[in-house]
Amino acid sequence: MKRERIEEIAELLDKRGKLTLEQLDEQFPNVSQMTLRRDLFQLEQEGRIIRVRGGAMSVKEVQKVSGEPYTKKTTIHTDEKIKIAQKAASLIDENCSLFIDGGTTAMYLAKEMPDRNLHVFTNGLAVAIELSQKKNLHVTMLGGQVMKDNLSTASPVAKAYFDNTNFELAIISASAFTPENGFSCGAQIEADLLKLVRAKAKATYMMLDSSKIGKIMPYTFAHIDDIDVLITDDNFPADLKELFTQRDIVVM
Amino acid sequence: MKRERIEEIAELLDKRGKLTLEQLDEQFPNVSQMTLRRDLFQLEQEGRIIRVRGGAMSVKEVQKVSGEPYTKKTTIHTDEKIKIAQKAASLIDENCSLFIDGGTTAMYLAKEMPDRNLHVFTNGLAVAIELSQKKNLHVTMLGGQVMKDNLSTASPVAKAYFDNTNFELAIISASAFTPENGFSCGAQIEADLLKLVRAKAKATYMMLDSSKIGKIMPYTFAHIDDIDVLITDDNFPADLKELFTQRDIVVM
DNA sequence: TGAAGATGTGTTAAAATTTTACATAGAGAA
DNA sequence: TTCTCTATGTAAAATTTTAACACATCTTCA
Repeated sequence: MKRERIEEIAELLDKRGKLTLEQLDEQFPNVSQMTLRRDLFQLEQEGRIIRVRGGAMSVKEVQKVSGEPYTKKTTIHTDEKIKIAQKAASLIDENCSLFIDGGTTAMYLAKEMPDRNLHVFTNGLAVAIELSQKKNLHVTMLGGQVMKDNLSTASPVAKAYFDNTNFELAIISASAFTPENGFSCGAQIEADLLKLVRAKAKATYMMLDSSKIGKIMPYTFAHIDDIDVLITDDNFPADLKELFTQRDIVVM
Repeated sequence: MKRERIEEIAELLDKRGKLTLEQLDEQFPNVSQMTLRRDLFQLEQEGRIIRVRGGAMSVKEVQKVSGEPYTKKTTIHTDEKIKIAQKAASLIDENCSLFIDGGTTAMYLAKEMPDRNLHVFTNGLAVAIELSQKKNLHVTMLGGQVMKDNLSTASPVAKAYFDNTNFELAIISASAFTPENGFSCGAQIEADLLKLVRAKAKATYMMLDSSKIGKIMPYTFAHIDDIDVLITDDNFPADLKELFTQRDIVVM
């Protein structure tokens, strides 16, 4: 109810660029202005709009005005990533300990994560902040050198750190995938970390939106057989799916 | 006259991201609020800023990452903290390695930090993200359990981690201070970390806005003699200042 | 199932901000 | 000088936002 209305408002704003409260009131005659205000407030908290006197404007609109290109990474394939994140979130059990990486898909997973008694490790700064919103979640940040392009950390000493930590599940994502080169990413140190994570976890779930398929990045951190579940979107090619399922890897 | 002022406002906004009319009023005491309003209006017309209730924000700020609920907290004593942060930033040399904590004052320090060849360690998630915006800065995040109230990390294994790292300078802040109880904070694990940081650094600079004075938090991590420089605001009581300077601690 | 708490909403008054309207001062031109 | 135009200041009016409370609904957990 509430969420739907908020999403509708966000959509409207994206379309129109800017809306006054009056216009919103016309669009939603069955709720009070105050409620709409509160919706706008929430959208502002989520960083999706900017409230201005009289109403609000979409962030996209602002960026259009300025002419600068938007940080494409976070807007591209949003819908697919959200769906993937939702699937991943549904797989998480109570009282579980898991690792999440620091990519954009992981960011959506953080948002979708159930607020239950879980322990989550991550190397993503933004992911950690997002997870901190959840009351019942325990969050542990992996330290290390901060990679500025994706706001993740990685460190050669992670291995030592992992000696005292345990998690059953690793939910990670890749920047690129081909059957030959496996799952790859752009930094050696990141690949090392993800390998370590894989080795530490009892099970590895890979989130991969179909736009990553056919691409190759410099450092491979996992091959097909290294993962247990592949979480992807509806555009995932049937022949590839076959390839995974043949090897008893669940594709969903 | 007018044009200069407007350009100055635009510059300020680019730096701070967001300004209230009150803050602008302070910066430009010789003109009325109305004039500043008109300036903002003009800048808006030129598409360079966005006016929001209470003031304006730079277009660049909008393009930055999502809106954290963290921002709410950071509005208390903002002006004092910014001034303190500016003083602290002015003390940082080129080619230096330093530690910054994860508090709100440190957040402002991160914003004011010169974009030079420095290596910065921090335990603040938001601080690390802010620092990542700077091209020439190397940022290392300390790992550990995430404390949700201040988005910082702390970990009992930090000691081991520090064995391989070095920094000359620690710029930290406290949640509370009294002469008897020293500098204190709200979490044991955080106090442990800060003690460690103090021990590791060649010099410790303490940022303390005057609102913290007279308060006591559960865990003391430093006493008066443990610090080298105290960075504070204009409301710092003279008798306390005397207390510090008597012991050869610089108060600024 | 029912009590306790969280969540969503509406109404109204209070607070804050912005706009409007008008007055004034100073700079430059005829 | 006097006129006019722009920049600015002041204060009231208009508008918007926030705060406070009440109430219904939905969860959840014993």
